[in-house]
Amino acid sequence: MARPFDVVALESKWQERWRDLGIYEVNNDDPRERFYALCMYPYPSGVAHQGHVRNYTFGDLVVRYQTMRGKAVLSPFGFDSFGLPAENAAIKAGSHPRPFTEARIIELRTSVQKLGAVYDWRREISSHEAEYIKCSQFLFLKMFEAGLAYRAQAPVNWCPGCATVLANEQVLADGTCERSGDLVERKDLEQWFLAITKYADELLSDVDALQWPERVKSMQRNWIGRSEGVEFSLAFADGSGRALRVFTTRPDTGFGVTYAVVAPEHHLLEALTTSEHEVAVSELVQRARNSSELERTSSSDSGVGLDKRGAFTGSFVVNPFSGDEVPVYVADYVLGTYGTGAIMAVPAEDERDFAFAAVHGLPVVRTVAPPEAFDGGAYSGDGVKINSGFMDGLDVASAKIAASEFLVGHGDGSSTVNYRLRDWLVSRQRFWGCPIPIIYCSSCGIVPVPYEQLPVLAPDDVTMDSSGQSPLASHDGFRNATCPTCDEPARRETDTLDTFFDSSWYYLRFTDPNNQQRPFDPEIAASWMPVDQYIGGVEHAILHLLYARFFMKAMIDIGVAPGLEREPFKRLFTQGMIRMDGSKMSKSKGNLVAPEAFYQTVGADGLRLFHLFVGPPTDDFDWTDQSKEAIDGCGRFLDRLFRVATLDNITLRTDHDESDDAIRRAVHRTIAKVSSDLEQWSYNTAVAALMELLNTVGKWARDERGANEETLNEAVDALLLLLAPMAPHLSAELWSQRHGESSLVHTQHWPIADPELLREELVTMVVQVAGKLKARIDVAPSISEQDAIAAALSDPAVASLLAGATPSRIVAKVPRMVNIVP
RNA sequence: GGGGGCGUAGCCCAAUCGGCAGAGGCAGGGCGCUUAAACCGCCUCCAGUGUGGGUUCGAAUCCCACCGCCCCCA
Repeated sequence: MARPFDVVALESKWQERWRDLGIYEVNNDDPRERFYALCMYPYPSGVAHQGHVRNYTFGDLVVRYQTMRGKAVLSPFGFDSFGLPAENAAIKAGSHPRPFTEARIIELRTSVQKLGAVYDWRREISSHEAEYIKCSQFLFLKMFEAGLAYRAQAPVNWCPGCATVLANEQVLADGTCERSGDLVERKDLEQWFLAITKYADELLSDVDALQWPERVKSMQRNWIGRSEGVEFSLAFADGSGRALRVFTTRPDTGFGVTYAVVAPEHHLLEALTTSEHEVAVSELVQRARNSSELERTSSSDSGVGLDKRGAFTGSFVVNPFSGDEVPVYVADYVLGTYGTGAIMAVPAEDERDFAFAAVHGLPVVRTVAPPEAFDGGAYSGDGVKINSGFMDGLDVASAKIAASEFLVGHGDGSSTVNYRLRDWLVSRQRFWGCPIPIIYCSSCGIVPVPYEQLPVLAPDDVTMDSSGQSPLASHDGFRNATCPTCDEPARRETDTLDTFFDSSWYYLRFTDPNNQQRPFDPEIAASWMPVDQYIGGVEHAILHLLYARFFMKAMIDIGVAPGLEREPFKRLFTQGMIRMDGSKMSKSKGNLVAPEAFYQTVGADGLRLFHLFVGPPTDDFDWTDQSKEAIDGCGRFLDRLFRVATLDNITLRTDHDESDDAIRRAVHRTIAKVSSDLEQWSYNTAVAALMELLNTVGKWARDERGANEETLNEAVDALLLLLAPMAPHLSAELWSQRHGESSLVHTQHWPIADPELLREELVTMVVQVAGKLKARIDVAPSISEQDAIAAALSDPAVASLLAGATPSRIVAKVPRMVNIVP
């Protein structure tokens, strides 16, 4: 499209000026009120795509707007630069991941700058840099000292063909390795964990007070998955004195327990299995070992029938309620990692148990009377207890209490809270990550690397081959170490940390990015934290946000961050996804629409305006054939602004008339509207209001009477100020053309609407008869209820409808509406 | 299966508290400008709250059920 100005030259000129002037650099001793605006730091995937554009458009708007509101705005940028894609690319190219990563960083940084987004680039960090690694390792060691980082056995995905551990993403849906095609096994290996479950309660209860989207809060609660119940023992029926510990949230259904189930990983499975059932049980254990958790807990049978997913062990346990002996089964749908790894099964009140019982011919004993119309199956709702001895006649809630009390005396019961949340497994058998700073000594055991020896850096002389194994594990120079305690030869940990570890604390490093002594100075961090506005994709609603919240609390408790608030992100905004043909726009789907081409036509300003305008920022939107036309429309709006501001086809006059007052009122209404819209993330309506104002001003200015110069100047200046956070380049250019080359629109104060001009002289009052619109009357905003009703009744249309009858009721909401009910 | 969100014009979307269904954009149509087209300017767009109930003086908005799409957990 032909533009009335050279968009490429204009935008690059201003990008250079913002960088050279450093107007968005902010120092830690800045006296202004502080505001910390942060977009989730990105994985450096190369040139920006529309998702980045959308994200940084919103973020940049906040930064520029808050700056114009007079705040010292911390606006940093960095890169989450460790991770699998770079490692895989390096393996493919036979190179080191670092040059690959750094090339992608340059591409993404350049893209972000071309968008016109502004940051304090002096604070840039990347998690693969030695300084950052040192800090991450410092924090890991502090957590280790505090007992928050520990080592334990854990099941991992193990590919026998590649002789390595695989990430979940590398295991295909059919359970085979994406590289070798071998069937992936579950294998127990020693791994590092962070004790996030110690914070489960606090992570859950603190969710309530967060100014976050409700759906994200609900996802966090869901993920933590707190459930209250009872843990108790089912004694072995063989009189051996041994017992099976089980957890249940429904102790009231105890009389309905007709069998018990243990997980295939359960430590008592061998003891429970009698010789004639050994073959069937071991077959089941083998299959469970090769199934994912998702397959195991799925209620739909994915090719494998329920009859194959469970087997009788040959043993019985005693139901403490009824005294009956009930059979013990092993089944894959019970997970070894949840609760005690064993359950009491109540087919009458649990769907999965019901389905299992039906297949295996196990009895069903109802303990809650289902509603009359109930059509069979499991009933998990409330009702009157039946077949339940001392609980008969109670409702479910009271029966739960009675059953819990009973179990304390019978079966070693105790009230327990269970969480779905597991401790965070942070070990990765990967090269391109932060090395875990630990040494294993045959005599001293697990020894932390001394602080003065940090950072532990991966060597550069490695060959990335296609074995899938991390080159750290076979690099003698790295692996062989000296024990810091006894000076004997020892072995270095060759696993690296999950990249979520890096992203759990980076927001603190931004406050004090050049600190050589420690990750950050707590006083400096406290002066900026918590983040006032955090912005990112909803895909991080669970893991990243939960880990970062955990880190903040843990860092305070281990003394690294004294004096900081325990929640890192005060307000969170999550942007919607961009979809195309029904699926998420992504590199892997190959449906990206590159932003670059638009910079030549509508410019970054036009593209930014489109993303602001296309719909509510939290909603997903579909990129369709019409999107390009809509983007052109945003470009046309900017062209119209340019023409009006440069007096194209406009004649000026000096005399005032009533049209000037109308324009001024429109200008100030728009100032008020846009200001409140920006506070509420209603960017689409803010842009619409600006378009409306420009239409109004343009029509007025091109009227044959001409435009009053003062009024026009006020209108154009207001438009430029309001548009400065949204379309920063053109606003800056037109402002400097009007006010002198050295005058910057982005350092002006945000305009304030004049209340005098917001006041309406007349408002339209709606008159309804029986709720149906019958008349509109212009009235003064201050009209009294009596006057309003009198005016309504005397309206000819209303009067003729009433035909002299007395209304039975009149509802008035002055000055907006009067409703007359005949 | 459970939880959350959404459904308004041909399309994207507006509608502070429950009170005039229409702000803005796209597409379409017409006129002006032009030798002509593009650009630009002006005008126009017949119409519609997914379905069925309920609450209310009054429902796009609140409640219930159903249909359809999306997300999270299983």
